[in-house]
Amino acid sequence: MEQEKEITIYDIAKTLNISPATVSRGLKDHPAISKKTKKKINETATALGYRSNTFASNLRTKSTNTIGVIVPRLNSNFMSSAIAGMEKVANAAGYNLIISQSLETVKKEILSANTMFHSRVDGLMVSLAYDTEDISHFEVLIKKGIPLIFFDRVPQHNSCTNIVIDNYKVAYDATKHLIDQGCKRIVHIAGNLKRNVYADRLHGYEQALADNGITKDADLVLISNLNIEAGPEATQYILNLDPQPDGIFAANDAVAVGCMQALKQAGKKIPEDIAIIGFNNDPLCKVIEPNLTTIDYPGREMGDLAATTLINQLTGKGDINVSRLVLRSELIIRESSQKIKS
Amino acid sequence: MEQEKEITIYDIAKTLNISPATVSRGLKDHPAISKKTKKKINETATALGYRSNTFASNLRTKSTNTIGVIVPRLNSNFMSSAIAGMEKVANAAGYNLIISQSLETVKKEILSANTMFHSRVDGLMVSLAYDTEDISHFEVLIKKGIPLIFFDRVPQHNSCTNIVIDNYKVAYDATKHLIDQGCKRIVHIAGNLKRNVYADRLHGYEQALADNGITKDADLVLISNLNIEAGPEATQYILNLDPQPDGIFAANDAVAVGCMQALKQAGKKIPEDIAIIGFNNDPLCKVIEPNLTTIDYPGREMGDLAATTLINQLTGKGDINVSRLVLRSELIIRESSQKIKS
DNA sequence: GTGAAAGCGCTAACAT
DNA sequence: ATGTTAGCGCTTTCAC
Repeated sequence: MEQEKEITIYDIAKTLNISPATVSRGLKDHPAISKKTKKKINETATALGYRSNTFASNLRTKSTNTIGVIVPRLNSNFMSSAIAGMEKVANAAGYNLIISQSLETVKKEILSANTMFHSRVDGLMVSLAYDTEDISHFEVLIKKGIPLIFFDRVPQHNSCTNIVIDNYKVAYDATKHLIDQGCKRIVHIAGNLKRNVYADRLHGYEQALADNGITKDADLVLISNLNIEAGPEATQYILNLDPQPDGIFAANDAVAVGCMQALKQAGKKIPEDIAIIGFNNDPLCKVIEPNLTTIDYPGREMGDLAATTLINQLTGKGDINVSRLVLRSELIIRESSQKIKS
Repeated sequence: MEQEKEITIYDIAKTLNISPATVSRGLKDHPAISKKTKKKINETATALGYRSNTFASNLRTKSTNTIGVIVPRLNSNFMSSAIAGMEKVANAAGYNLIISQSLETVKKEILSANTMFHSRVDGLMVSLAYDTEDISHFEVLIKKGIPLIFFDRVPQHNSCTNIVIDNYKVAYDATKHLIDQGCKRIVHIAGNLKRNVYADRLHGYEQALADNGITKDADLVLISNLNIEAGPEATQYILNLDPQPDGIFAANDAVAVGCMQALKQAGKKIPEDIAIIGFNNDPLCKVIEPNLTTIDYPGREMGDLAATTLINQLTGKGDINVSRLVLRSELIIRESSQKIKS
């Protein structure tokens, strides 16, 4: 089981009595090499068990064909779909992916950014951690001219391409839907407002209330870490409100589900006593009873688009001036919000 | 925004009037370099904006400090926990992770294995795709002496380290629990029996039946792809059985949940009419009603252990002869299986 | 259409 | 404790 010596282009060159340069060209399908020579080269390459040495090549060409990805967590349906989309596009274009989880902390995000920098990724796709305030840790990459794309959770002000959905609009639609169902006191469970996604969802909620003559009540907005475990706590807060609210719009499905469980345990009927809407269209929505109304969030498409855009920037193709791409997404109405049976 | 010239150890050497070798050593915290010189080196390195060139280093040392991971999918609680565990251990030891999803097909798994090979990973951790039959695509890596570790879904016969739980035993326990609850006709929803995890679970189920005087009935075992979408189909099959079964042991939580939904829709009471047990302890279990009895599957620990073992093999430390590691796991009893209230 | 040769940035054996 | 030197495997300019 001892590892045999690595085969290099020199070995191929020697067996064929040609120069290493020709081998290098032949392997890369260089036009100036004759078909016959190319064929011979490829044959002996496989015969000898040659594998290209990426490092030598990278060292020469100064490009790595590697794309970095930094995400808060992998274990959501949205994220793993997004990454599947990225992988497909990246692989098809001959790029590799290095994936890293920030586990929702800036600290780990900074470490990851540095690792990516030192790994000399050709480009980077990022969705921010829960508590990232400034994005100076990405400056080194930007300064070196490494294309950076933010998706989903994007920074407030930045010069990079952002790929998002219209959080404001769908939040508006969700809130409006609750109002249409007769809700008058609607709670919004928000995430950290430093994150665009949560800030925009809050604004959509507020605007929908305003447009429908419902006075804003600061007590009805609570900030949560949006875990399923945060549900009971949020519910406790909600149950202590007086008068009781009749609708909830949560900034993600996990906390919505956590709430529903706690509310049901407290004897509340959903949607009769209180209607509820989540966000993301996680598989959970169709398991909880009643099924949860939510916002469809197209993970795979977003990943696909992010990677495509990035690769276009790398290769200089396509619309490289686009600074913001907004994907379509929409409200999916299920039982948890339908007070009025249709 | 134009990228300035890359700083190399030669630039640092020149500014300090020392040799590049000293700089290289200083940066690596080599013991033979004086504290003072090291400090100077590190200072000018940051001042100049130096970043190490991994490729040059890899080219020299012939090691990449990169570990590959190939998994069926990322979007299960189990997998992303496992990967989080791996990342933590790997990063702490100075390794990077390249992660790839086989999306449950051998075809993609083969591609991924090749990519890993050409990326010259120092080691590889693999959980097999649903339909992988032989593992010859990993031979190239094995031949080159690249340590390979299988976890969770491991091949039947192989010379690599396997990290697993005792699927047989916990399946036995789960089935025994159903029997203790009074179940006489227990269905097992199995996965592809080429996968150790599903074959072992089936055997545990069968042995528990045998040990308790219940005659085996081939009609009660069905093979499923174990998606939540497979639940209704499996349920249809179950509802057509005569006499009706009174217990189900499913090889994962997703299909168990899918079944529960369909059973409830068909008017079956759980656990009164039919008790049910899943596998994995996915967060879903605590959302479905009644809460699903399942097997706890320690993802994070498994990832941690896999990475630790691999890195030990790479560095030559630790027990490198271990060929099989079995993690503790156990039955978690919830409402879905308790016919007898305790 | 093919070859010669230099050099990418780093490391490590050897020398001092 | 530090310096000299050769070379990892590949690409590419220039030459023929």
